[in-house]
Amino acid sequence: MENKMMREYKPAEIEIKWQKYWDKNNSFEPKEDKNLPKKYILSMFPYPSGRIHMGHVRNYTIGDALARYYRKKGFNVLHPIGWDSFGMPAENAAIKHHIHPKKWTYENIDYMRGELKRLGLSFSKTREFATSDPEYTRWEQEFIIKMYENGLLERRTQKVNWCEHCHTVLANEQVIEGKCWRCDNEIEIKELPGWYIKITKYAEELLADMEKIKKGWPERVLTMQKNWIGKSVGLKFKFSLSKDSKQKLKNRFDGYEVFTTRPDTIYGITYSALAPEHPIVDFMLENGLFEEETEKKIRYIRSILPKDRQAMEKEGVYLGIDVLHPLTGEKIPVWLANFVLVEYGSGAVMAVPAHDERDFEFAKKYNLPVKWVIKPLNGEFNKNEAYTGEGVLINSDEFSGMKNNEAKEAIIKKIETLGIGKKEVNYRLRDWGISRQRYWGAPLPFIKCPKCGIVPEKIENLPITLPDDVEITGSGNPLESHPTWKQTKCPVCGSDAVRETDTMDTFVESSWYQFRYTSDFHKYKDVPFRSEDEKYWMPVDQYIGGIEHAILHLLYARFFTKALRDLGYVSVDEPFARLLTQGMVLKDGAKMSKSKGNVVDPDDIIKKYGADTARLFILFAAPPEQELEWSDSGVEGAYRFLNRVFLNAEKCYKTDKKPEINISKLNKNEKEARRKVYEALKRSKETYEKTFAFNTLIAGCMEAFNALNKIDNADVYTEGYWILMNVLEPIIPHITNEISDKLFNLKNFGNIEIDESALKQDEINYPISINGKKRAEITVSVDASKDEILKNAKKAVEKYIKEKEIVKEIFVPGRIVNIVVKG
RNA sequence: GCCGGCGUGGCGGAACUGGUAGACGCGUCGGACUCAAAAUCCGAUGAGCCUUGCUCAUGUGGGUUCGAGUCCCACCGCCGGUACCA
Repeated sequence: MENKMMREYKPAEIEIKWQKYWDKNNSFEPKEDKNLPKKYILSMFPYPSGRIHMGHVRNYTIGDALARYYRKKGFNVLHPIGWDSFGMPAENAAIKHHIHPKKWTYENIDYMRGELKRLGLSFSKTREFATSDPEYTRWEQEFIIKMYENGLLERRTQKVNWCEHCHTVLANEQVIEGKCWRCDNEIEIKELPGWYIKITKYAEELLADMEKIKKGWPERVLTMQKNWIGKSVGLKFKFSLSKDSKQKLKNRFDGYEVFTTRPDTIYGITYSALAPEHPIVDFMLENGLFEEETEKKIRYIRSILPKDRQAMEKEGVYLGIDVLHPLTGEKIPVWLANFVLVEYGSGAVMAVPAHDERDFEFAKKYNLPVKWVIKPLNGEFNKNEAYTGEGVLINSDEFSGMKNNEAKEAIIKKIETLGIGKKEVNYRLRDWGISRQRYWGAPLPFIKCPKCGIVPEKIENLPITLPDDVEITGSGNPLESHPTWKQTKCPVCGSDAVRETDTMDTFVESSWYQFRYTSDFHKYKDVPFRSEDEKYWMPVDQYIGGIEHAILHLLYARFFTKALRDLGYVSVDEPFARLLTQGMVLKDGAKMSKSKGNVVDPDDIIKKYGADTARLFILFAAPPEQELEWSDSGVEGAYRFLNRVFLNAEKCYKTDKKPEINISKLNKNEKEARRKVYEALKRSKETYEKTFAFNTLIAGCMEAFNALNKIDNADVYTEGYWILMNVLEPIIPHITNEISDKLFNLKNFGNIEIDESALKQDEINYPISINGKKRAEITVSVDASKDEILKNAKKAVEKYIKEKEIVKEIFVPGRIVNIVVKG
C-alpha cells in the first residue's frame, strides 16, 4: 500500500492540531482509580515573571518526557503545573509600571500558560493553581496556626538579615555571600521582631532521613544540605574563674561555658579566648576594668563588623583574668580574640595551639605557650604548625597512651562525672525566619491584642486576604500603612486589636505545593487535599529542578513535610523520592540574561521550527544534569532530522500491527538496521526509568534511522517506524503522533516487546592486538570456537608474530584477542 | 582552607562491570542536483609522517595490568558549595 500523504513537514499545523486534540480529550488528567500503579512526575513550578525562558523549557521537557513515557506504559500519571505567584517582582512591577501586583501576576500566568501549551507539555488542567489564590492561602494559614499551637512557630526579636533594596528581612538561606539572593544588595544586620519556624527542631531528622532518599538524590545536593545543617558533636564544659578573677569581676561571674569538638586535646589548653561581644567583655567595659590601652584595642576590634573580621589577621588582647583548667586546675589566661564568633556555641573557646590551626596562629603572634598532647601515629611533629590529625595522647595524665578517638569519649565521660560539662551537639542551621515586610505575600494569620497579647486568627475566619486598594511605593510595608486593613477585633476577648502586617516568605508556599496537587481541589474544598489522594500519590516519584534550590527550597520542603506529618496532615517522611537536578542553559558560555543580551526566547524557536525541534534539541545537546550550551546550528540540525523523519515516513506502509519479519530472508544491512532499532528500544527503558541520558537515546534513534535509510525493505522499514515513533513520542510528541496516526492508527503506542533475535549478530568483529596494540581485525561467525578464532587471529597478524615467541594468548569472548609476544 | 564535581577532535558530547577512543549531532572540506544560489542528497574529516602502513593522541607525571579515557598515587587547571563553626 502506498502512502503519499506526507509531502512537507509543517510543524505549526501539526502541533496546533495535536494540542487541540489533547485539550479536547483531556488526555493528561490523572485517573481516580487508585488500584492503578502510579507515577507522580513533578517539575519545579515557575514564578510567573512574564515569559518562560530556556531553563523552564529544559525543566519541563524532561518532566514531560517522563510523564508521557509512564502514561504510555499504562501508569496512572500525575503531572501537574502551578504558579509560585507571590513575591517581590510583582511589587517591583507595580512601582515601575503602576500596575497592581495581582493584575500583573495573573496576566503573566495567563500568558505563560499559553507558552507551556505551545511546547506540547502534558500537564493536568484540573490541578493547576497559583499560590496567591486565596484558597491556597487559606490552608497555608491553617498550617501556620497549627505550627504555632504546637510550638513550631514563634515570634521573637533577634538580629536579622535586612535587605534595604527589597525592604525586607531575609532568612539565612537567602543570603548568598553576604548579599540578597534576589537583588544582590549587601545585607545589613538589624534587630527586629519577626516570626520564626523552628526548623532546628528537625535538624537531626533532616540529617538522618537522608538515608531514605540517598538512592534517588544526587549526592552533592545531600552533601550541601549536610554541610548547611552543620552538625558537630563535642563537649560543652564550664571554665571556672580563678579566685582573683572572680573578685575582679565583682563576683558577677563564676565562669563561662565553652564548646569543643576536640575534648581529646583538653590537656593542651594554654589559653582561652572570648568573642569581642562576650558578656564578660561587656561587663568589664561597662565597669572600666581595663587599662586604657587594652580598652582602646577592644573597642577597635568591636567596631569592625564580624563578617569583615574574617579577612583580617588574628588579633586579640589579654583580658587580665584567668580561668582554671577543668582537669589539672592550672591557671589559664583569658584573651579576647577577633576570630571567636559570638553567635556560635557559647561565644568562647578553649585554645589548644598545638592542635588547632587558628589557636596556633594566635599563639605564635602573642608568644603563648604550645603544649603538645597528641603524637602522630607514625612520624614526628612538625613543630612549625598545628597537628590536627589522629594520634596517641601524651602529657594527658591517665589518658596518655590512648588513641585520640577513644580519648574523646573517655574525657567527655570524666567531665560528665565531675559534673562540669556534658556531651553536646551543635548545629549551624538556624531557625527559619519567615516574616517579610512586604505586601504581595500570604498574611501571617495573627492578631496583636493589647489584652491577650499575640493570638492566632480563628480557623473559620481564614483566609485572611490582602486588601486590593493599596499603593505600592517601595518604601515601608503597604499593609502597615493601609488605613483600615489591620484594624480588627481580638478573636479571644473581642476588644480592638491589630493584625500582624508581616507576610510570609514565599518559600513557605513552595514547601507544600506538592501535596496540594494530589487532590482535585476544585471538588474537595473542605480539606487542603484529601488524605486518600495524598496517600496514593505521595511521595513524588521524580522531582526535576535546578540545582540552585539544593539548600533553599529543597531543605524547606523536606522540613515542611515532616512538620505536616507530625501535625497529622500527611503520611510521608520525605516529599521527593527521586530528584534530578538539571543544569543551566548557557549561551556563549554564560547564563542567559537580559543584561548580557544572550537570551533566546522559546517562543521564537517554536515559531520558527516548532516545539518538537526545541524539545529535541534541548534533550539532545547535553545530558540533563550538565550545563547546556545553546547552539543555533544545533537547533537547525534537530530540525533537519525531524524533516527527514517526517518525509521518510513515506517509505512505510499503513498497518495496524507491527510487521512480522522473516529473519532468514534478511540481508546483512537489513539485519543491522533491525538491530539498531531494537537497541534503541532496549535503551529507551533504561533512559526513561533510570539514567535520563536522553542525548544518547536520541543518538541511538538517529543511528537506527540512518541504518534504515540504507535498506530497501518495506517490512523492516515499517517495523522500524512502528518502534522508533513509540520510543520518541515522549520527546517529540507532535510529529510522532502525526506519523503514528497516519500510518498505524496510533496502535504502536502500547508496550512493545523486545525481539531478542533482532539483537543477535551473526558475525562478530574481533580486533587483534599484539602486546595491547591493535594490529588487525577479523570477522568471525558468532558461534566460532575459541581455537578457531585464535587460529584466524594469528593468521591475520602473522607478520607481527613470526620469529617471535608467543608468551600468552588472551581471548575475551565477544571483545578482543590479544597476543603477547617476546623478542 | 575544607567538601563535591569536571578536564576526551575545530565545537556539543559518546565509550556498559578495564577490551577497536571519538557514537550521534554541529562545523569544515569535496562532489551531485541547479543558469546560479538556497534547500536536499552522497562522501571525507583527531594529529603527524618515511602514507600497502607506521607513530603519537582522553589536563600533567608516575604506577598496576596482556590491555587504562576508565583503577591507584602525586600534581595542574576549571566549576559549584561552604568557610575563622572551636
